[in-house]
Amino acid sequence: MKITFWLLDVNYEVENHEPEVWLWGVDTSGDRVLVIDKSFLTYFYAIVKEGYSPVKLADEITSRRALYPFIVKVEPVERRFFGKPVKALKIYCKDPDLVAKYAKALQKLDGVRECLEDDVRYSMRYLIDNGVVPCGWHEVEVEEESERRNVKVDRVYIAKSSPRFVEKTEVPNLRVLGFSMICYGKEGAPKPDRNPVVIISTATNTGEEKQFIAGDDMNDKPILEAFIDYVQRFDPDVIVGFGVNRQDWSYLNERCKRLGLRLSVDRAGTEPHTSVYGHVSITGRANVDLFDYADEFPDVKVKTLENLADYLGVMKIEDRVLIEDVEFASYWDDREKREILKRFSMENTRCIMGIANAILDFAIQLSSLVGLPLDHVGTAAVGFRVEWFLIKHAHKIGELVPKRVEQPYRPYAGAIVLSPKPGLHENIAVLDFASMYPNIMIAYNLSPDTYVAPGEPTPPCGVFEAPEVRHRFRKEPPGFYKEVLSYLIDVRGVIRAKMKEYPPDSVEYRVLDARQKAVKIITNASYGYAGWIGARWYMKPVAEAATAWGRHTILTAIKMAEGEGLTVVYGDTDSLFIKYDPEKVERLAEKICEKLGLEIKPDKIYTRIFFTEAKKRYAGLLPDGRLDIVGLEVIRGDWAAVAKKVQEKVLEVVLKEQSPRKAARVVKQFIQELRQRKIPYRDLVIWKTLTKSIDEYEVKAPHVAAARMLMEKGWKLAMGDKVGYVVVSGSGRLYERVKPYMFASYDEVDVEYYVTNQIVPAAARVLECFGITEEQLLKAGPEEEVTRKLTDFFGG
DNA sequence: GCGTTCAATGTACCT
DNA sequence: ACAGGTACATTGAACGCG
Repeated sequence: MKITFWLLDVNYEVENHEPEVWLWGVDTSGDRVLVIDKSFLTYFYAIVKEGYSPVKLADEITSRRALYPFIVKVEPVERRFFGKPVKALKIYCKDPDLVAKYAKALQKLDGVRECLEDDVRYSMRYLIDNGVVPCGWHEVEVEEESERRNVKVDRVYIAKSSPRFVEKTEVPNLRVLGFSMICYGKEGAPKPDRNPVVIISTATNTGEEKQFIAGDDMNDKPILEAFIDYVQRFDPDVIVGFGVNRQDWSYLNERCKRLGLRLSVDRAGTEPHTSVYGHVSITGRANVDLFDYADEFPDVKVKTLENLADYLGVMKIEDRVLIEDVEFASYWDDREKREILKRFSMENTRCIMGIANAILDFAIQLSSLVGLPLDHVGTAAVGFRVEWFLIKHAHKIGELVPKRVEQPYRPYAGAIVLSPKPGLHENIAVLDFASMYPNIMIAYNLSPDTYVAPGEPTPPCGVFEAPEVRHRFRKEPPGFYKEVLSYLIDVRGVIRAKMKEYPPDSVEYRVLDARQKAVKIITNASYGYAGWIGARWYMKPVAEAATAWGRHTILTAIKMAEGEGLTVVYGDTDSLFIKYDPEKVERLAEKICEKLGLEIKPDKIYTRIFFTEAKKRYAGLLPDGRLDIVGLEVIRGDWAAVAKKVQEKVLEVVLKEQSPRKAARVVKQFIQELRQRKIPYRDLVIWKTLTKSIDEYEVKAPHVAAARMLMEKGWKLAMGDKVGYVVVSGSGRLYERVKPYMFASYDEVDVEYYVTNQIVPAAARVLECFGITEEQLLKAGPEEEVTRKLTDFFGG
């Protein structure tokens, strides 16, 4: 019989050297199925050295059967490696777990240049070779399994054919379960060996909400049991949480171990286990940590659940009562406040469900595009997402996958940034090259496999030679990157055209939009990938040639603009800011496209724009009255909110009312309010990331001092964590006067620091262009003088 | 001994 | 653990003064 199923998760089992691939999915009737494929024979490659006979080498390996008992076949094949034809042996191995070992041994054999692809996991090998796509539909010939397997699905099948991918946009109705938990710990971060889980809140996409709450004795065994039981009864396909890969799952695992429970929440009777890229795998389900997608929202500076939910419109922060981790214990201990804590926990899970609703489509599309299972794809860094997409394509064209080798870091020149003309400008059009680097890579066939090294003869097809750096690339045939990028750009166009056929609020539109976003991300990351020393297909000349052509492109465009009599006031990498003249700008765009073969088009028009003397920092007023603020403190996450708010207001007044003097008055008013401590405390918190582990720091930085204080109190902090601190009164260096924000009170705050080192610099950054100095901002304004006189008089 | 200067360190941004 | 280009705050050692 034949079934069609959507692939949710994949794992493999090896017993007595017999491997099985387990494909977990949902079929067209909505049944949960497990398809077991026992037929896939894995392999790796050995590249044969020049001058050696592949056949002889193959025979030699076969004759040593005793040494490699699970090698079942050795096949001489023709492949490409970095575009160059190579002779290789395809060595089939019955037991996937022995591949790495055999490859290592055969590497030493005389005549073997290098073993390749032994580092591709069996399950990934299976997906790639069979064209099986995670989060995609497949047809497969199966037989129902008679033997009772201890798995939690409606049907178990044995595959009688390889699954065949079927193009279908729709996503089956998945059961989604979200959860979050509260642990009780009196000091610092709770530890699973001492501190119980007191609340677990769950919610499902069928609208069911549940809480598992410990009693006064805080015995969490019953609630953990009830939670596990509930997960099994609801039987979710997707489990979502926030920060679960790093925290919740390991905490639950250890807690259960301690209490003599099995955390069996999967479909195969195993426990959650950490796997590739640090994701926690729950067999048969997709465990999705929404925290892993927080990087997709760069506007959210501090990646907390409540900030993300607020940003995505799931739950506004002002509608919430937020409870800090430090306060959990005291809230629990107080009968009345415990109710607030319960609500807080439930709201967290609601936020998780809301965020999941906003992100899951994208995660699913990303998974099917790059070919990594849904639970891995989020934890895989951008470089690895690109790489898996490339590996899929490499297999199709017979290009062998290079080993990841340690490369020395060699910097190279990047893009051009023009110095802006400071001050205010009216009517400025921004021209942008569309996907500049990907299109340059396509136009000049930049690719690891088309590179012609110095000393190599020019091929008959001719070469493209990059300006300045003189790297050469064959014009023909189309390189690896060119093919991949052309496909991505085309497919995005197709998706965007298809989107127009659906109303924006339809499911189809949402899915297509998620897909085009996924495609865009992979496209835009490909240049960076090419120049990343960690990339399997790293090749500096490729990246270096791309930027060289980029510089040539923008410089040519600038010259042409000036030739048209247009004034360029700023530009960065692939954009030109031009004094707007509709006809001339239109003509210019056409001429540039014609001359360079790269599309450039007007992106937006600012009715007014403000530049400081610095590059990469400006603010523009759009025709609809909105402000675009770029690079300035307003959009930086490491400035106190009070300074950001003041600067934003200043920019608004300057751009809309063109009144720097009024802006200065606003600044003074803010300063006054701050001195009276009328500004909310949270607006004084400064957030900074720990970019390394704490003892690697060479200088004493404020946020590191704050981090140390947190750690002394039992907090766990790691690289990448954000530390929020305030500056308090006292003497000495700044780093001696900071406290984690939750340890300080408003009275301790050094208000003058915020005046002189936050508000005034942020405001002066803008106002100094109009002749208003820091001193003037600090000088008491007329209004304030009045207040002071009154205060003096009344002795306040 | 003390204030000033400046390179180094560190973070976060832009495209 | 995608790239290079850029701004800016703070530290801490060197420097200059007397």
